[in-house]
Amino acid sequence: MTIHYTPQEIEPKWRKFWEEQGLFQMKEHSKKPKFYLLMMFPYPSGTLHVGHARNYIIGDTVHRYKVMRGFNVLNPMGWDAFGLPAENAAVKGGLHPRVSTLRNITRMKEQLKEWGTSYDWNHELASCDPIYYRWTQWLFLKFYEKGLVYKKKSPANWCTGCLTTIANEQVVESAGKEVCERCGNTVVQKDLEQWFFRITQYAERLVSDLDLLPGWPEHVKLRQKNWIGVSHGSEVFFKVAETGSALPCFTTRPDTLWGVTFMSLAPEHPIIPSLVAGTPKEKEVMEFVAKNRQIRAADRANITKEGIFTGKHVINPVTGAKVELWVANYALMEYGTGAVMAVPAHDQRDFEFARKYNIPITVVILPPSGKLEAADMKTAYAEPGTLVNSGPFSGQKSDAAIPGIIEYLAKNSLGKDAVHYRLRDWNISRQRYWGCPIPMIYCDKCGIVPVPEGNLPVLLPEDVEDYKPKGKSVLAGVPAFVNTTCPNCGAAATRETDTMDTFVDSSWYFLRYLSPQDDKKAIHGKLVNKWLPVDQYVGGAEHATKHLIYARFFTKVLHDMGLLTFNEPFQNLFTQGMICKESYWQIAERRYLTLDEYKKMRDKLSPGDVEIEMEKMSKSHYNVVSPDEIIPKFGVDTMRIYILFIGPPERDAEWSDEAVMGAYRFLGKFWYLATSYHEVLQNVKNDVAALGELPAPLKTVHRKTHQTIKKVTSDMEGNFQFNTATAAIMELINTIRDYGEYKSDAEYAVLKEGLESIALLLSPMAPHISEEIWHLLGHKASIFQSKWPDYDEAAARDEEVEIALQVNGKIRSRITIPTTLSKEEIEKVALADAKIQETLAGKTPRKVIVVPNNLVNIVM
RNA sequence: GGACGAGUGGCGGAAUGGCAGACGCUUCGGACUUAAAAUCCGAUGACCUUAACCGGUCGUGUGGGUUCGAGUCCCAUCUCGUCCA
Repeated sequence: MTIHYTPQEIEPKWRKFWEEQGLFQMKEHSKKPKFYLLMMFPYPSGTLHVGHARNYIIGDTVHRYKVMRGFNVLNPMGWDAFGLPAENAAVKGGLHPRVSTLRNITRMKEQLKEWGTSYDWNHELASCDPIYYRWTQWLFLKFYEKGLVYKKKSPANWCTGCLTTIANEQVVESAGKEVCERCGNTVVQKDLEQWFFRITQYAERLVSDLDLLPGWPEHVKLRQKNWIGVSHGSEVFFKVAETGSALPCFTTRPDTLWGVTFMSLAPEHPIIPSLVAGTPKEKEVMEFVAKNRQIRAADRANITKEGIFTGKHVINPVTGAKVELWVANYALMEYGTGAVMAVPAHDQRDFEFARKYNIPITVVILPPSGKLEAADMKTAYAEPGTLVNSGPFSGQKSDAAIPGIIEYLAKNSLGKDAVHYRLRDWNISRQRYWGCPIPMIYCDKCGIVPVPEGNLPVLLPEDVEDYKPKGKSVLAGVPAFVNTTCPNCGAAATRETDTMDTFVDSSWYFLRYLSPQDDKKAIHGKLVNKWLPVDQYVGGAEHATKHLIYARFFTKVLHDMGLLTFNEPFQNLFTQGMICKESYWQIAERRYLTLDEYKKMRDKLSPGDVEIEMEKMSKSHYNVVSPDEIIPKFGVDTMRIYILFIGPPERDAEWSDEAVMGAYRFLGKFWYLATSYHEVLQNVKNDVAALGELPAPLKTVHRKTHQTIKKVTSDMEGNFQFNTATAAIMELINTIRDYGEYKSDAEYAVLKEGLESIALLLSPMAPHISEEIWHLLGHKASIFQSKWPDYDEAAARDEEVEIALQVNGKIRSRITIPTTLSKEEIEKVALADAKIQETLAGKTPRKVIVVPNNLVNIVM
């Protein structure tokens, strides 16, 4: 046996062993309690770096721990395998997306296996597989039957790079511009016929049911709440004075209704062209509209408020007053009805706009001072106060009057209750090839006809030559796909050529893991309702407002359809932080440098030439660390331990190449101790209790062992504190080593207990070395068939403890006392201490506070 | 502008309101070695004091507050990050 730790020689052996034993596969018939552990399934992008590895290693550690804790664990893995990168690669390189995707899956699966993860591959699935997407299509049809799918022409986010529409959630801001989160190209607005999921119908429940999820991080719930953005208010029925046409308007402040002095329309408002058609204002107004439609909503909040009078007026339904109708760049079509009733006295944006264009300001709410003159106002008064000039409501408190006003509007048919959501219906149409085809047919006679269930799947045609997007799906250029017959009347018809947003695929995969190969139905009700909700979901926080809302939406719909007995898919959610590393941004050339490039030019650089920043690992930043640089040198266990030790797992972490050595040294120490003694220890009984009273130094080792079991157990049960768990095991190893040489039977027994405990505690995190040492110590079965160790409370207790003696909160002395002393005894010993006597100088303390086993504070 | 999160040694980070800096990295010194690497041992917050030991003061972004006692709780404020405008 080599004393030097060479992980490469032992690691492959144990991976093979575990696979053969099938230790980590879910057992269908088992009396053990179930535990469904789920990782967010990855997009098969190719090679994974250590930043990705964090997610899988955290998950695998939980998996192995739960197995040792006696659970029947289901921990499957699959592939979110449709999506743009594969198609973009096909456009560039000509390789079919299916081929590159399958190749990437193979490669990633090899990597995952190399890292010692123990997924149950019997349940593997890939969303691009017809046996999967057939059921994605089936779900689409079910949603359609339930009226949760509709088609409409609407302005959509159009990515100028990907040449497809994307959801609001996929639009991000960069340098003040709206860009695509995938490719970084500009996003513009384009009117298109799109398919939508009516997710807003579930908005209220998606918010209120967050209360059912105590096992979710607060920040994720809060983000969902803000994203959905429920606001209760009223829709007020304004009318255009000149034409009489209705112009409803949403407001959360019906109490300010009597102070409306104009109305603003969003530039996109559909009524505008007809309003100004043939009037002298037409040209001006339409130019203003055209100009502002170029600017995305999020930007408009920041730019100077501008507007243009339409020449028309609206009637305020409560006062009958005729006020000017404007088009304004700060009014958003996405908000409410796209029409803003403007109350400049009590809304800051309206105030600024009114001042700029000399529109009258009417005060209808007085502050507590009782004085507010429109002419003197510098800002709007948006707080509650006393209503004035408000018809029947004058004199009431403005906030208290709101319910009465809403009732008044309803009774007189001037308005109604309304709820507005920030969340929009989910646009799922994508004009791309590599996605799930939308199973719809267009017939000249019958209109839109769903593909009959029996004809599913609508297969994605394979023999495509030209992947270049042309603003229409590639599928539109495949006649064999497009041309079909109407399932209703049999006449020639055409297929929908858009494919679905890949977030549809990922909204139900966790249900399909229970029966991935089932060709009879989408979901195996019995198994799904037994195994779900997921006990622990692990993934990135970046999905807080996307995948995690969509998956909850799907679950609720399927629940309402009677397919699921549960309402929420994920009981507990853990979001791990990203791993970051320095990147080098060369300012003048506006590009990232590789580390080598940076090192070469470092001497020639002056400060300010290169910006060094900690950034999320990414290929384009040249700051990725590949596991292939770590594993051949240090082994898989070292990589796992370092990734778990790097910091609190829910927070972002900074990668340090040097610190990896620390993890390697730690495992090396364990290895050295175990291999030095394993032969003699094989026949030693691990029964320290039978030894009676131990000599003090040996007792220290025994005590530390039990303290460590206690600490590591609470860290594993807590919020995944693998970093402090690892630190505790490092302390134990140091204690065992510092004892010196082990020679007697008693010493061997204590040593064996210590080493076996380390093996057990470390096994979820560093499984290979733990399994090897477990066997070196004489065990025949896998360490993962062992129980997680218990600790002996009595053995873990310290006999003596050093406490601090403070006078007025300042430490004046330290003494070591037995832990069995009572408060009174501790106080006596403390006051008798020589240094304390000196500090007291004969005076009597006012008060003495004793914190047992901790400190004594003497207050003078 | 709003919401949330975070500010602790040279660095990553530990600390149920109770001795700040566990554990790891780095650096320095030593052992081993022909030498180096690896490994092992020791030191490593700042300042003051001392020949040396001993000893002392300060210290968790900043300013206040609560408390016998605050990194931790409260108020204010600054900086950074994320999300939403």
